[in-house]
Amino acid sequence: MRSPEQLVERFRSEGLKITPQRQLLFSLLHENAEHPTAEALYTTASAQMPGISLRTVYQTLTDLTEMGELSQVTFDGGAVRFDPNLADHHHAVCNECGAIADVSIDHLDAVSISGPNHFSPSSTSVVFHGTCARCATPTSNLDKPTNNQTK
Amino acid sequence: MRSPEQLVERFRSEGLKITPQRQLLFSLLHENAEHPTAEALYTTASAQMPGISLRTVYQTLTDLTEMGELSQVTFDGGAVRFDPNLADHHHAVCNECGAIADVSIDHLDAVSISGPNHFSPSSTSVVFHGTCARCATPTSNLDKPTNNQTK
DNA sequence: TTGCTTATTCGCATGATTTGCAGATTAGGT
DNA sequence: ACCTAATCTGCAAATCATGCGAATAAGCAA
Repeated sequence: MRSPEQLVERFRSEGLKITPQRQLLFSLLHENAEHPTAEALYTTASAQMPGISLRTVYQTLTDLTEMGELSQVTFDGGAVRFDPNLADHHHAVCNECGAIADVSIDHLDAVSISGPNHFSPSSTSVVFHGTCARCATPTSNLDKPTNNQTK
Repeated sequence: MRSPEQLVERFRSEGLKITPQRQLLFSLLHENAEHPTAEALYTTASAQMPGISLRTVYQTLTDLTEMGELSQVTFDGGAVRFDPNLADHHHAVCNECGAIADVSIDHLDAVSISGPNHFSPSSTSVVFHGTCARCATPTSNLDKPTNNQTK
């Protein structure tokens, strides 16, 4: 996703209005690597702007997604999560705490569908499930992140 | 998933009862490569057994999943789909008709998370999105499968 | 076969997530 | 300051899934 400033420009140039709600969400999403759900963003946004509507959060997220500024991802059937990272990347999901990390992959080009079939993939997504560094560390379990898994 | 006969044995040996509903679902799921949703199975089951409850379909699917006879998969936030294929495999989703095919992958071992990070994956899932053979064929578009995408 | 015990089934209520709708509000230009 | 269209908000409703209690029936024993 672009910077809040760039988004403001883009919205203006497309005749869309710059509302406080949108600006807040722009800033909450910018460089956000937490893959938040709409609800999570709503909670955070509400702290800074009491009265903001969950409906508006959904609306803005949908708008940004349609503009290609965000992508939506879901893991294991939970709620949709929003990802402002537009670079080509994949995800690693921690079984312990539910954290989702962006990861780059080496040698993805080596992967091919085996056997005679006629499926021509236009995109490939890889999801790793395992234990994140934080949860794998036996020491200092005290400051482990809480479990954020939706399902 | 094992054969209906083997499942009957397993259920018996675990003190579970063999009901007509379960037997029907065993047969509908056996070697079913369509990745059906609970609703889809319910529709099919209802044709053969009017009066069967959607609740029972969900219950049985959950039971089989907990027994390790089925796995659940979701794509793009749609409804949960059930997969009786217990072999190590991945999926190819057609953007046109929504069909989901099981695929094997070559050289998956070559794939690695790039850069210094400390995530130890216990499993890796790959999903290809693209066009299936049927939808890619310009001829005989008449017998294309209908779009089964949930979302 | 009859009866008993308990697993199952079924229908409905409820929960979670997301979208549709319509009226109230406001951004941005005149 | 005013207008108009875009936006926001609250609530209803759709979809998918699960909890719960009453009714039913499978499997066993006599």
